[in-house]
Order: sequence, then C-alpha cells, then structure tokens
Amino acid sequence: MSTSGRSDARTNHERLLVAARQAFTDSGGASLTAIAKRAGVGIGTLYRHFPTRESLIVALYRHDIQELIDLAPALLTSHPPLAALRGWFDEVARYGQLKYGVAEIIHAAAGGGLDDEYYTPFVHTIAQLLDAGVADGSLKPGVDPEDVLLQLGVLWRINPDNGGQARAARVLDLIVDGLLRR
Amino acid sequence: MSTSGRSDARTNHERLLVAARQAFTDSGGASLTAIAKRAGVGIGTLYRHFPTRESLIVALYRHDIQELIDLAPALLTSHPPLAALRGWFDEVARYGQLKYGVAEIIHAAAGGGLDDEYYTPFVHTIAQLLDAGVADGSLKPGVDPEDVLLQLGVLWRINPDNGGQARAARVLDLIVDGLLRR
DNA sequence: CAAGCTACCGGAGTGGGCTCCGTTTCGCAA
DNA sequence: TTGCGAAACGGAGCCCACTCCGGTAGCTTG
Repeated sequence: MSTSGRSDARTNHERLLVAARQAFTDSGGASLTAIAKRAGVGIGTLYRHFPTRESLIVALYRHDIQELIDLAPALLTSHPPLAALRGWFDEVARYGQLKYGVAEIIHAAAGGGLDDEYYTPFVHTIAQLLDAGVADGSLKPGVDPEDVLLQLGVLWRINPDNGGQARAARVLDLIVDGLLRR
Repeated sequence: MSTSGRSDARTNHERLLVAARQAFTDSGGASLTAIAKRAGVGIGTLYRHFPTRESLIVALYRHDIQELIDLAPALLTSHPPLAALRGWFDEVARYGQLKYGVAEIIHAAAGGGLDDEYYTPFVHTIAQLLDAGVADGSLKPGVDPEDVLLQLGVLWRINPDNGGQARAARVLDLIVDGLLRR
C-alpha cells in the first residue's frame, strides 16, 4: 500500500482519507477544498496525493470495489454464466445507487481513462463473465468487454429515487439481451 | 420564435447566438463568460436568455436537431423498420461526433430533464421507430423509448478520434441487438 | 411629449476546481 | 551531529459556473 516515502506524506495521505470519509458519510459529498481543510492540509497536498476527484473516491471505496470484482468469480461458481452476469450487473447497479461515488468511478473509468488502476480489473471481470457465457453457449462471442463497461456507465445517470431501481433493471435487461446468442 | 418583448432583449439574444456560434466553430467550445464578452453583454444577460449551457447549445443546433428528428419518418418510408432504426442510430452517432454539442444535448436530455423542449421529441422519435419494428415483428414490444434514449447517451462518452467511430458502431450493434425480438 | 412602470441589463460576488512555485522539512550520508 | 538535496508542503492565483440586485432604458399610457 502506501508504506513508502516520507513520513509526513504518509500521515497526510491518511488524514486526507479520514477527512474524506467523514465528509462523505456526514453530508454525502463535499468540495475538495473543504476536505483538505478538514484534513488540515493545503489543497495542493490533496491534489498531490489524489490527482483527480475519482482517485480520491477510488481510495475510499477500494474495499467495496474489490468486493465487486471478487464477486464475479464467486457468482460463476454458484450460478450458470448468464445468471452470474446478470447478478453481477445487478450488484453493480446496487452499489452505484447505494454507495456514493462507486458508479461515478465506473462511469469515469469507462469514459476516458486507459491504464487506470480500476479500469483494467473491471474490464477483466467483465471479460471473465462474458467468456463463461460464450463457453456455455448463452452469450455471443466477440464482444469487447470495454464496450460493455461503457454501457454500464448509463447506470450512473439514473436517478436513484423516483423509480430509478426499476429503470436500472429495465436497462440492464436491454443490455443483457444485447449480449445473448441469437 | 423570439419576436416579442423589448427590442434590446431581442438584439441581445441574437448577438449571443452569433457569438456562441463563432466561439464553437472557431475553437470548438468556450466558457460562457467568454461568449458573453464576445457578444458584448454581461454574463447575467447570457444567463437570462439561456439559463443552462444546454439551452444555449440547443438554440444553436435547433436546426440540426430538427433534421435528426425529421429523419426518422423519412427512413421509415424508405427502409424496413430495423434498418431505419439502425440508420437513425448511426446518424445520431455521426451528429454527436461531428457537431459539437449535439451529443451533449442528447446526453443531458436522457439524464435528468423532464419536459425539456428537446426531450419529448427525441423520445417520440424513438417511440416511432420502435413501434414500427414491433408492428413488423422485428423488435420486441414493451420497450420504453426513454430507456433507449438513455442508452444512446453513451455515444457522448466515446472519444471521436482513436477508433471512436468503430467503437460507436459496435456499441450501437449491442444496443440494437438488445431490442430485437427473440 | 412626459413620465412612470417594468422588463431588462450588467457585473460584482461567491464558491469550486485545479495549477504553479517559493518554502519547508525529512532523512540520508559523511 | 551536521549539512544538504530531494520530496513534500501549502496556499495564492486563475478560470469557470452561477446568483443577485442596484441601475438603466424601452414601451405605454395619458
């Protein structure tokens, strides 16, 4: 993890994470300036440790993201590929609506960032699910997992309240149907 | 259109549109502050005429958007429903990559805005295309056109260069496949 | 033509994102 | 222990989106 470099850097890193977590749980979001102030460091320090807003959120939710990634193989052992895929999608949607920021990350990841820390594992996870479905004959071959990740990004745009859950489910239906073998 | 109210309001409206169009064609985008300055009006005036960035872009591209909307019925008379749907999607993608801002509008429309000026026509257009496909037996019934519009929003996220066109085509394939009758 | 009622104007003000660079401090090596 | 170079700090500064309100000038009515 972050056990290298100067000691002040390490403690500041820690303080920033604590402050950010507090800020997000207290009020569900805060300006980066406010987080830096709360952590008792300068804004420059925050940006040095977390160059983008996403990188900060990623650090906060690393655990949850890892859970999401680990879930896929688990689902694949306990369910047929298609059900695993759909179950995983549902879970992504659930995380996105529950935990502030997770969907935002997925969205950001899908958007532009190559070689980002979280992009590759996500693509890899989707690839696993797709491969299983192809092997099984339920999914069509040749689908680029990055394209699927991109599609999942729409979940981010759905307003959680006001029937957002149903809407997400419908959209996921459409996405999955697009992946089925025909 | 805008032929009511005070004369200064009308001319300012016009000046803002001209300035915005220049700014977008010159450099493919500009801050609202810069556009206001270019138009020789205060920033407050810009916001009064165009409360959101989208409303300004919409005003700029109203013509193109209308073309896009009008295209659907035309395609439906000259092509079978499925081809019309796909052709229209392609055109949306093309507009999105070509004309700055159009995809942004679609994205914004799909995102939050109810009763927005451009939202309803888009949904209506998609509904037409879907209905034709359902009648024809090529598309599955019961799909919410708003969900499809939401899905089209991903086109906005695709980087035009670096194989973006191919990517958009692949994603559209997936979306269309999700709509097919099975 | 005068005068007042509004609609409209303009930009100062607020707050957030992000950068840049002069200053500080850590920790290594002599 | 001391000196020094690199690493890290911190906040001033810039740009932007968006709001708010005191001032201004068009239109209408007499």
